[in-house]
Amino acid sequence: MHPNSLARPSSLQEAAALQRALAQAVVLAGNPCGARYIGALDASHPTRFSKVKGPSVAVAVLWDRQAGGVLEVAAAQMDEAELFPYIPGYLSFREAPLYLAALARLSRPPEVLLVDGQGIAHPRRLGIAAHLGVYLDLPAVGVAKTLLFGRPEGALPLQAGSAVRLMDGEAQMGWLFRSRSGVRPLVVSPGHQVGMEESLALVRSLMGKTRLPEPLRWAHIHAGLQRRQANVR
DNA sequence: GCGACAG
DNA sequence: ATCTTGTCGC
Repeated sequence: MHPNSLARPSSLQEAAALQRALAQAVVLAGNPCGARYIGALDASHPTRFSKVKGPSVAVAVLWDRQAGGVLEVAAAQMDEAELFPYIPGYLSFREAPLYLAALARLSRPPEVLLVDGQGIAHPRRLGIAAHLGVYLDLPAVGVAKTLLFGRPEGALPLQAGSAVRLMDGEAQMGWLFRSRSGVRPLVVSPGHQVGMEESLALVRSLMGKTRLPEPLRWAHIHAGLQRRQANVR
């Protein structure tokens, strides 16, 4: 689990083996709730139905929790040909290279990362937030819009703010979190250097008036805008 | 074999 | 992931 754990894998078997190895390095403790500079990562891809063809774009938003707003937006782009295909369970090999390029363009490194995808709530315990966290040695939390892996422990109440544990047998993988009433739940899971409870506390502390936590909401908005607008230098 | 399947 | 305005409900 060293240098290029993000190099394009030559097979899914190789990728899975790497995921299992890196998962051993994940640290499931730490409290990033006091962090001021929060990084949020999201990507936008064209499809054969997209009006705008061209490269995929990833955005890194630097969020200032002191000021409660976006400090910086950095972007990076790559053509489909250089990207690993999207295969459920292997998202990090596709999107993490884009995220690294975007992060490198921020004027300062975030203290904690919020990533659009799973943390450890993953078949091999290494979703994209965990992979990036271990690779960068940075605290990270995964916030996914749909479930990939794990079984919710009971029904999730309809009330905004409620959460139920996401389990794999006896082990907790994360949370199903009702961020607002009347919306589909988010899947929150620790990525690296963050405790189970703390991962949920962090996301709760960053909620605004919509389904997604504010930093990720802005990352999502800007990723779409940047991709449609054209070249990201 | 069948179903499930982050973005 | 993408397309797409107004509109219905918590």
